[in-house]
Amino acid sequence: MDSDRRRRPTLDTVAAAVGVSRATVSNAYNRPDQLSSSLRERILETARTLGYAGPDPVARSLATRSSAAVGFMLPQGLSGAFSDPALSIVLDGLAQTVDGHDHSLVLMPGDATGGPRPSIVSRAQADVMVAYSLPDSAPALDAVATRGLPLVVIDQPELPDTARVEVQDHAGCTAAATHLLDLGHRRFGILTFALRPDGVSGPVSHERRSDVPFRVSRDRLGGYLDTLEKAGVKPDNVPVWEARGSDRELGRLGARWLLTRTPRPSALLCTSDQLAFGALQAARDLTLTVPGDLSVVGFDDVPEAAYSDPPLTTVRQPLADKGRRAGELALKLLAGARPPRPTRLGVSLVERASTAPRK
Amino acid sequence: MDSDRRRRPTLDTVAAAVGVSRATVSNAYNRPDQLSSSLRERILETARTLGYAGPDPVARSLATRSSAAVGFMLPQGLSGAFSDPALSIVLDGLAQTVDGHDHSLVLMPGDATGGPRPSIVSRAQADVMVAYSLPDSAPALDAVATRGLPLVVIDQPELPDTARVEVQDHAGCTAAATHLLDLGHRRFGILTFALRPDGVSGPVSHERRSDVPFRVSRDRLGGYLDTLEKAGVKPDNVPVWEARGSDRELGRLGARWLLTRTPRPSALLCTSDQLAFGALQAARDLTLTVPGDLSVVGFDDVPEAAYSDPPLTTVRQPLADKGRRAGELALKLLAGARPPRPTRLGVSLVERASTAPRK
DNA sequence: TGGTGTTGCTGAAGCGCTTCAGTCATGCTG
DNA sequence: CAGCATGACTGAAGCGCTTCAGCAACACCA
Repeated sequence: MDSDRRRRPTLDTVAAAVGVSRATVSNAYNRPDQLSSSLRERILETARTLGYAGPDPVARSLATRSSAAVGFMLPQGLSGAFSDPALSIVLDGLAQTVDGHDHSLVLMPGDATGGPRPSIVSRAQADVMVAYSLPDSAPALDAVATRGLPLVVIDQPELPDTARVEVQDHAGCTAAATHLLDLGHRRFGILTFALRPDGVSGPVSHERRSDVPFRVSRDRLGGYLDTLEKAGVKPDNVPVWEARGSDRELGRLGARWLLTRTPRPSALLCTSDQLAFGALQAARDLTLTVPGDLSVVGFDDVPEAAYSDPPLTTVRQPLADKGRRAGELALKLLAGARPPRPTRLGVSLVERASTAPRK
Repeated sequence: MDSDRRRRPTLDTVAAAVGVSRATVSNAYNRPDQLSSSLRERILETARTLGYAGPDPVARSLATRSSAAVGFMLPQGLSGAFSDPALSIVLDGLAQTVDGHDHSLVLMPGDATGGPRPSIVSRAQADVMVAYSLPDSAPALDAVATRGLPLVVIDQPELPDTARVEVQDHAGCTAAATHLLDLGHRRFGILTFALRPDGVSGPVSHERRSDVPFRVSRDRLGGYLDTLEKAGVKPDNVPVWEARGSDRELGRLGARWLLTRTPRPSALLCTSDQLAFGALQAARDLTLTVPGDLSVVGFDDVPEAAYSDPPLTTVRQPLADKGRRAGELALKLLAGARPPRPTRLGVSLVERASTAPRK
């Protein structure tokens, strides 16, 4: 029996206690200019003594037809997702923007399908959704569409009637690969995070390289491979390892495999800094010196890249900005704006000490 | 003009179209046994063609007086919080539990006060809150109380009428310190994460060591210091560095300071694995070998601890369990249960290669 | 003096849904 | 055939709030 949890006070309770109408109490909270400040004080005071904590958020949402919340859809579970600081930074940027406008953030972690379950999406109390790097045509995206909610996608292909922010992944990878080619490297290995949401780690077969549903993986892998091919390095001669997540330890595993191929690559191209850190580790394990025996490049430029051993050459993308922009877009859509043209954020190669001319 | 965003269909729209009552349509979604399956099919089909995505979550919440969401309150912003994988793991455990029961997760990041703003809390659409390591008497906690929401706290002191899960921090630290004492160490340094939510990093003065509002920091620091003192090592002779967050780089910074004291500590006690990883890095920077010149212990036993260089001796706590338990408790409270007695999770010292006898 | 604002408050209509007490056939039992 | 379950559906109340037209009172101005 929860007899102790007796009915909480409502607007009416307070109104009755003060002897005014319910509308006036509502105004005391939402439109202070609509009543005398003395009355307002009295109302607030009475509310306090009654233990009334302010208008019920759900009822308010129903009446205003707005829940003041943005939903954030992830391609995977939380622990996997957050092993990459890049996501934390993006999400933090988003949270700050959203939080600053008194909106809250509803997290929708994904499962093996590469996104949250549709049932979760259709029951989520949010009035705008942000999709972060979901695979093309994830079921969650349909669920958003049938609910008719505004949507902003990050790192995903254009969708009808949707705002979008993304980064020049392909160009970034081209720059990184070119940098290594310029240094004289000819033997490469590629370390990428998931190409598909199936949780598989391992060497990437030829057919698995095509029809990659994660846009970011597709573009980064493509960016590396295309650039190498143009320079005369056959893609078939470039071993590619797919890690099912973007974390250090998975990176180390993959790099170990890549570095034990014959002939051994003199340069490793990674699709994230975390993977690159793992690669540095793997090199140490194998007593290879970086950049003496091996050059390594990452992607993201997370803060730690400047402090790793050695400091990492990597492609910088404006992570916090990405989150902030997404947040702003979400708020804009909420305000009724039409999706503007995609926000494209620039990238730049940051040369540090993990790359050097081929010996 | 959002003339294109014309009124979405509601239960009534569908009911009218099918020619049944609204209650029946509602039943089609919520109580399939209350109507013939043929009619149900017809209703669902009509709904589909009308573009009706199912009962509106907000309205449903109002009617059922339950929003099927759990709020998660953090002591800091997201980027800071997630730089420690420990949080990701806890949150993942919680998310899985909660998600499995079709509840969603509302994230409430904290600010400089060491918790989310009260206004955020009182407007959050959640019907149970989980507080993660907020400082004692954070304003957010009062906000939860005045809303009368059930609360489960993780790593925080007991609060009236509140469920609680926590870990034997003090005991864990005692074990770690004892281990080092047994190895013959007498010169220690301590590396702790925030003692207060004020964002300060630096050496910890004597007075700052008392009245620490973060329970975990208080217990871990206390556990280390008490144990050392009992063994005859004066707390005043133990330099303590406070990092404002639990991340590697901040750990490196602090460890560098600790390792340049005279006399140099032969052992470093850290309050988290992330800080310990930073310490390993700092040792490398100073060309000290671990565990030859320096022993290091961490706390948490995150997966990476087994793979660091050298593998880290640390206090294991069951992180995923912690999240899962918190989730279960939240769901139980939601179901009307009274807060059970606190769930106390055990810890154990995991000896790896970062500690060795004093030279 | 009459017109024109202001200020401060209220009544009532929703927001879109769930739920519960019925109602009405229909089939079954003895 | 009376009596009684059973199954399928409905009407209406209510969840707690916002909002807007409207009203009374009063002040101000020419």
